[in-house]
Amino acid sequence: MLYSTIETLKKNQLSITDSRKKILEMFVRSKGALAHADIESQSGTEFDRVTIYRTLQTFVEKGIIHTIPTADNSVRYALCKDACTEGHHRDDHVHFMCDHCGTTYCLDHVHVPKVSLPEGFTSTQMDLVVSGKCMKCNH
Amino acid sequence: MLYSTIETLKKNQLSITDSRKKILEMFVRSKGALAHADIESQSGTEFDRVTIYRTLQTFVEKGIIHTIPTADNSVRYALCKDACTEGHHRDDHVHFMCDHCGTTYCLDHVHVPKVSLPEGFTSTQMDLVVSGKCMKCNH
DNA sequence: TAATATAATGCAACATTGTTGCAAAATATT
DNA sequence: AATATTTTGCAACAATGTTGCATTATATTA
Ligand SMILES: [Mn+2]
Ligand SMILES: [Mn+2]
Ligand SMILES: [Zn+2]
Ligand SMILES: [Zn+2]
Repeated sequence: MLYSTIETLKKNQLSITDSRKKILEMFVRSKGALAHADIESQSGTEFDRVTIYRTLQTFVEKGIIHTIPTADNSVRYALCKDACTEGHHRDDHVHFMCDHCGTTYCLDHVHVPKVSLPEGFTSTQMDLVVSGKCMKCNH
Repeated sequence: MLYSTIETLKKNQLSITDSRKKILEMFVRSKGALAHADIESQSGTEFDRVTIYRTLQTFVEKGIIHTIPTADNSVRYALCKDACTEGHHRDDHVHFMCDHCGTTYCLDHVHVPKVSLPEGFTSTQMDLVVSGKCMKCNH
């Protein structure tokens, strides 16, 4: 089922504001993940830097978007497509960063495989980030 | 085979300086990974912040240490135990971050499993970071 | 719908992290 | 020991992120 941005905001008990509507729409339209800087440049001077930070934080807390751990330690965000809820993310899919065009993809259908940890270690979360050349850049 | 810090520096054609000796020694002694801030606090006012940044950069370039992509997007470093050389890292092991004590471990003997990517995607690097409770914190 | 209560925004100020240029100091080479 | 080369410390700057607070926008209630 697909929700409009307004429906998504309502469903998460967030008040409907211009910044939230527009930023959420950017994620819906975008193929890849977005960094704070992407949102800032796409929205021009429409919103304050701080508003963007706070909007992203709120969306993460509500389980609307998730952060992506990248090899270069920059912060990127993408829509949650799994059953994420407030304070509980379930994004157990693989992420892909293209070395060539820089796009970061959620590979929603590729799951992180189990690995056997050494005696005594127990896991609650696994993040797998694959780098290489994407679909488009492999022409 | 085990090299002394001085031998390691020589082997990599680096001049022997106080900061390089001491910082490399910190890595050799440390069980887990180190962040810039750890090195700064452990060394007090002995070295300038900039020197620490430059030393870490040099070590990464030479294949002496590698960066660890973490879920919280903070930068950590650990000794390379694989056959890393100048400009070419081969650290294909799993990393573990303890949610409880914060220690980051290189699980040198746990390799990153292959995953099948969607048509058109080709990979050059895979980073798997597992979070949970470590050996010590599971008491 | 209008009045009131609540929440989000913009701004300024600050903190943290990382980078660069350059003179002084340390190390390596002759 | 003298010279060449490299590294260091300092200052200045850039990028990224956080906080407090008055103003503005949204939601609630009458
Ligand atoms: Mn994702
Ligand atoms: Mn490692
Ligand atoms: Zn690409
Ligand atoms: Zn632990």
